[in-house]
Amino acid sequence: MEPGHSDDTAADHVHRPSDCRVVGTVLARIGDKWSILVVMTLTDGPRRFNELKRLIGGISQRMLTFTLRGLERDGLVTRTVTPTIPPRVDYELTALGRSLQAPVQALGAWAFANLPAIQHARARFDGVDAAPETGEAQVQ
Amino acid sequence: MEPGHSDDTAADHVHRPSDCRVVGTVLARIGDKWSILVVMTLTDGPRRFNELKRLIGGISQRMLTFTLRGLERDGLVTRTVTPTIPPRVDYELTALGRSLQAPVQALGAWAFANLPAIQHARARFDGVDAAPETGEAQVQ
DNA sequence: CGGCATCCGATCAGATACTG
DNA sequence: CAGTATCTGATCGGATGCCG
Repeated sequence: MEPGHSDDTAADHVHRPSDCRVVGTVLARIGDKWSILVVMTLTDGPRRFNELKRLIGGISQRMLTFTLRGLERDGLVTRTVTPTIPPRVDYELTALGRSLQAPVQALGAWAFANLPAIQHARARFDGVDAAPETGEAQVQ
Repeated sequence: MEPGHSDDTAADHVHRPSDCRVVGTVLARIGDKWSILVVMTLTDGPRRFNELKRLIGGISQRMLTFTLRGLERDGLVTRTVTPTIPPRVDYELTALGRSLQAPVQALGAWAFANLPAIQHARARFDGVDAAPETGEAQVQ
């Protein structure tokens, strides 16, 4: 951060690019397609690797590993290895990871509530774009 | 206070995969690297194309156009064309777009508040991976 | 069981040039 | 000024095979 901002006063709702970049950075991480699902799946408690893979469904082993690594790197989940045979690895949310659930669920609530509006807007946008006034200009 | 920590608060915050998919879908859209910056930049009011480009900074025309198209398609922003010379195009948030700001800013607040913790976790993760300290060879 | 390495197609994203 | 189109490199992401 650079001190000496003579631009604005202590208005906390100012959205400087620097602040937006922070949001963008975090969203680039947790806004990832799979990260959010992993965090939500870990709500109930620790889960094993293949357990997560099965619960989420549709995620490949590669992506799950990659996602868990990213979350572990950011301190959102912990990775506990039990060196038995067969080996057992448990993933669990940290306090930081659990604190993320509140804003994420708020966003999820917004998504769930406004999903019909978004779908309607999409259909209208595509419809207007595809069928202006010509009788037979139906393109995909 | 609560004798049992595994209570569900009797609320409906169950995280079924179907619900999580909805969150994932929305985050795939607004969790985009640039979409969130555009929405935040449009907070103060309507902006022109190059005005947005200059305010955001670091975004190419291609990405800004693509992002604005996506937001317009989802009904989050409106595109108003004034057929003058030179042409003038204004982008403005819709009611749906403005309603998105609350949860996004909540997430932004979380990001801003926990950024030090995340950066520290990243440094520790990378440091442990690259330079194991002497005395505590507790790797693996 | 958990995880890594590799190959390979699909998509993303920047730079550039051109049009109305 | 506000786009569109194209080329190109980078990244994403799945499938497979191997190892501890």
